[in-house]
Amino acid sequence: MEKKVRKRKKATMADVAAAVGVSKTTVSRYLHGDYEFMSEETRKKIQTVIEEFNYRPNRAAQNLKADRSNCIGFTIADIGNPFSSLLIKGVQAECRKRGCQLLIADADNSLVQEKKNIESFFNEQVDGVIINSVGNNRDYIQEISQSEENKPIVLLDRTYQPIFCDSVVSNNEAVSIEMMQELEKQGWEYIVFLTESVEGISTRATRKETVERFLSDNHKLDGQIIVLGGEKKLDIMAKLAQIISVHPRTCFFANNDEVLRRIISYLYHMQQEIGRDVGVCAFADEKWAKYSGPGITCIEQHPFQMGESAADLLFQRIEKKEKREFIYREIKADICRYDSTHLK
Amino acid sequence: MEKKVRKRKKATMADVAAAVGVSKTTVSRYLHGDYEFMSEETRKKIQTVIEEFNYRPNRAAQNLKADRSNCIGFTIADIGNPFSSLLIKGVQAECRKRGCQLLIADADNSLVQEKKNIESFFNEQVDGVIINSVGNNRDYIQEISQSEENKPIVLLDRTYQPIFCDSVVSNNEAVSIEMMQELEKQGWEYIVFLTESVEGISTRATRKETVERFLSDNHKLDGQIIVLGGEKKLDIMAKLAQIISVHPRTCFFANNDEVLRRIISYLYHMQQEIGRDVGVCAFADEKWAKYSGPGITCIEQHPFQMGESAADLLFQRIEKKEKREFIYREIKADICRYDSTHLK
DNA sequence: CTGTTAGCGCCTTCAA
DNA sequence: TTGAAGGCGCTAACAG
Repeated sequence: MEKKVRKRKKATMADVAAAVGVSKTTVSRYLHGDYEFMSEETRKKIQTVIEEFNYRPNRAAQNLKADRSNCIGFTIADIGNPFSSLLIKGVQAECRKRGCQLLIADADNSLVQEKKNIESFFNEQVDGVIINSVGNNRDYIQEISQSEENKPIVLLDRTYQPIFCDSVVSNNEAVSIEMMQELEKQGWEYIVFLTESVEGISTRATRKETVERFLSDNHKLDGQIIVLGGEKKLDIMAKLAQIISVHPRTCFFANNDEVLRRIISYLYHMQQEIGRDVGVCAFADEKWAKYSGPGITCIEQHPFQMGESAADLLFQRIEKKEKREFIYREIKADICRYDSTHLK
Repeated sequence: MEKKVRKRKKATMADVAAAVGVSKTTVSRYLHGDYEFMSEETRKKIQTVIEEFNYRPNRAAQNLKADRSNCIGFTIADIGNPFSSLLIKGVQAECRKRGCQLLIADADNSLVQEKKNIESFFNEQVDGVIINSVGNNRDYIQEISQSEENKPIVLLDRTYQPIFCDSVVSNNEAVSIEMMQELEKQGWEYIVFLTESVEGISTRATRKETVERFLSDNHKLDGQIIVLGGEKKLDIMAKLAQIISVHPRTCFFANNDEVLRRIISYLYHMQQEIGRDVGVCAFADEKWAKYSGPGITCIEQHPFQMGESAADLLFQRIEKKEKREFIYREIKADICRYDSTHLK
């Protein structure tokens, strides 16, 4: 009698089979849509009982058999960022198509945490991992990409060269050049490219280097790079003021949203009017940029599409076992023009 | 001979046991730290072999036995939002403490998607679910919270009254009142509270109603509520301009970040200087608000802490099976003062 | 058209 | 201090 009371557990496949008066195999086939050789009657009965019991197959058991978890892991450098959110949405869209679950872990810009995230994904036997790296983690990632039962890995947005696994990024170099050309055409004469440390972070480094190269190759357009560190707000403002006073037609170019916000704030307090006294443009989220001041010209990447693309590559690797070359995929970014770079 | 080539599979517990020359039981005990009755020698050997094989216990198998997935699900109304990101960080912090994985699904502000998310979590046999609801989903959530093998559910930030499961929210009412009192003390005379539709969304509705009540109870402070819908930008600006012209010392109060951005943009184009001509304050992210214009006074909630708290409640339910009253926990929000409400 | 059966990798009771 | 064995829920090959 104690047997009977077994803690109101979930219905199992055996329960369903018993209730229908059929074997587990048949129920299993039903679940997988193998109706071909099944009597209409059996099918309906099974359907009824499943609903009645609110039966759901046990994933753990399925996974155990299949030797696959139907889960992928996604570690994100810093989730508190509209860009990252959209990466997630993209990855998730692709996961839903495949009926795969998504394990997400934020690395909080910490290298140590990123490693822990990845480690924990593998402990969880995910089928693959997407990495939006915090940077400077090349060696570790390369090592696991080879040792770890060759579970597939895809790098997203931030990559490591030369590539050792599939990677999806924006066309940072091309679009940076395009932006610079456009600024030149608009009549700006001095470009100040502002960025946080680019050390070990591919996206930032690529953009910075591209701008640097452009400035040194181009005799009409002059400018400089400023790498923001822990300086005092007032010191930076003084520096910017000095630049503006020497160079008329200065346009500031921010390497990301965060830097853009700071520039806007500095200029506000310096009482410089954007779009008239100075220009501003940025790698930034368009939805946000268009509401700022006169509207800030920005380079809008396509994080959603990047996420989808990365997940797609990952699933290809998971499914087809044949080895193929690593894919390096660039997603085109777009320039969204607003008044902040419209020189009057 | 074909047996031997079995696809380079992962090492299993049996492999480890065989290599050490011991039984699976012993290895299992080792994994669980049951060293008490184990010879030092055996322990070391096992340790060596595990490292050598890079062995990791198979989660699916463990879960199958334990009848628990060590996963919780978290569905988020809209992940593209700094507030949501911090909720995630909080939930995740708590998950890490417990060695539990986090399944995240974005609902993209869609009621249908939210239901799918939850459904899919249960298919995955998560141990519990945290819901940051898109709103208007009371009936569905209440139903599953009772039917679904009484797997615990916690509502986060947005809740439904009367409560039918644990809930964690900000002290929206109290802090709204505090903000209003402060605006009054600062000398503002007319308050315009701007919000998107509050229909079915507890947080927004609570704040709106609180402000409304405050305005009608208070004879010194006057004001109005504006619910933003699909109006034209120019129409809204005209309306705001009209209000400002009639009421000196008007302060705008935005119900969230998004609304705040719009207000700032409108005022910019209306050439109204924030902090002098008009006041602005908002329920918004402080990191962002302080960079806007003169710095925007904002009500900073504590999403990280809220996330932690929600996860904590969930784990309590998962672990202790005893039923207890549902907990409704309010996390205090803080007012961060900047120049936008400093009347000169 | 349907059932039997032998595991998947791990945990746990019982026995030694 | 260690091992043997049954079973968690499901799948798939094989046998009717």
